[in-house]
Amino acid sequence: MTETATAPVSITEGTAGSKSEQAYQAIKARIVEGTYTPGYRLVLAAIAKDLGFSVVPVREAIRRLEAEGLVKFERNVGATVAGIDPTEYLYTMQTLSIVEGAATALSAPLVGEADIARARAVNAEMRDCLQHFDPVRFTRLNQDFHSVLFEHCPNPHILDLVHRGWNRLASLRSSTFRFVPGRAHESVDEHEALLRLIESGADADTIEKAARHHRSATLDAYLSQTNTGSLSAQ
Amino acid sequence: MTETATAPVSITEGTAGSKSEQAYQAIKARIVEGTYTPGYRLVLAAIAKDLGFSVVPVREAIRRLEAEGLVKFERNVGATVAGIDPTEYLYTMQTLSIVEGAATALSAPLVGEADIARARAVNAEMRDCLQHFDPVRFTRLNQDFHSVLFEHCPNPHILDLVHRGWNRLASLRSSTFRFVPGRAHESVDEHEALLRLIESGADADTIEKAARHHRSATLDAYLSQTNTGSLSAQ
DNA sequence: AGGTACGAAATCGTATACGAAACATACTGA
DNA sequence: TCAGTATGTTTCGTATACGATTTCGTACCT
Repeated sequence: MTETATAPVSITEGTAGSKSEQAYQAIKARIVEGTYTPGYRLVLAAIAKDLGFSVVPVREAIRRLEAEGLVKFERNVGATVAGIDPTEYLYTMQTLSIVEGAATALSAPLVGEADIARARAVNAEMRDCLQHFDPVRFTRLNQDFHSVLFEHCPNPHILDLVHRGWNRLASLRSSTFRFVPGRAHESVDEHEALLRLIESGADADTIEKAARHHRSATLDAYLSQTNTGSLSAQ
Repeated sequence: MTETATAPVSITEGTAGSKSEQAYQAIKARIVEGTYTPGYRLVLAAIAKDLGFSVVPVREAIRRLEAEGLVKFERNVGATVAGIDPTEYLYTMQTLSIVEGAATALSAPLVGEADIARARAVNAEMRDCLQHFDPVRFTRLNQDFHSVLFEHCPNPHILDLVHRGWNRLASLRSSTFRFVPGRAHESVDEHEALLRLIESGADADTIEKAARHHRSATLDAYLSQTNTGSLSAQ
């Protein structure tokens, strides 16, 4: 469950194996793992030659990535890896706080004891991680933790939105907690609080608020660090 | 502002004029206006010939529509206009209730007196409409009303999600209130209440809840009519 | 009569090819 | 020297062509 997030539900299963799909996966992987850094120019012909097939599937793959916000595209000019403009980061995090909050709340009643235990284990690892702090590892564990909580969400649309949000952040996954190391400690505590809420069968609204604020608190920490202005009028 | 909702923000402006874009608009229009009914088979070659250009742009257009959920696609088989499975309707409405609620709340502080007046005018028309009830007209006015309230949302991502939601529902726009005519009356009243909240500068959370419940109430009305089971555990 | 195997038609997926737009550069004229 | 224009290169957009896959109808066997 550490792998690079699930594919959008909107794409039909049977699509696997098609070259478009392969191209999509390949390019996405390179963006996420950092081979293609933000601003990098994605030249169709080049990628096609590199991957070994023609430009048509590559083109389609890039359009899909565009729809997900991972690349920016300009007609007759080309595609570039979407940089993470601080503003973009802010928008994405805010959106994620909303949909992830909702997903977590909806999924809460379906989270069993086993899941809770698993989440708690992950959180323990995170607490360990606080000693010799490794932002990359910490951020990955953070995703694992939250995945357990929202993955049972019965509404596939919402779940898909959550996945997309995480994906967009993936490019700067490594850096999130590097910028706000102080936030890491609180984060672990809030995780435990969130688990308690779910265990005790708190009502959906309470859980939603908790999950949402947990995320927007991280956002605010980031903002006050880079003083870009705040959004949390909520 | 009665036109068929805005294009997703994710697509760059300059794309206009390209045949892909034209194809996209054309096909979408036909789906929304009902020329292509749910289940209709979208054959690439046929559409291409009909529109006057080759299959490549058409293909791309269809993939975009797939990403928006307007068509279903199966590899090596083809695309069909996405039917509105009651379950799908339910998922979409629930998602919309969440994102639209958030968008409305975020946009509230930016809604001026002129906007309020405009919204109130639309709502008055809706009230009029209650006499000799015309579901199609009523539902369109309903979209106009809500557009005024969420269109100022400063977060383009969220706004985009709202637009997508409305788009998916567009296919059965005409029928929404046909199924639950009784709901129309309450709806108008809730609109006025919502306006009062915004006018009085109520806090974001209150507005969000009101907007969300306004929508999920419509959903529930629909569900109790078709007894498909409820989702509003919130 | 029912079911299976085979074959033809329909449709999609991808490669290749060419025209069009955008960008960079060099050149001309003041 | 500098502005403005012309030219060349890069890269995209779309058309056409062909191979691959699925689907459906028909004939055959049991």
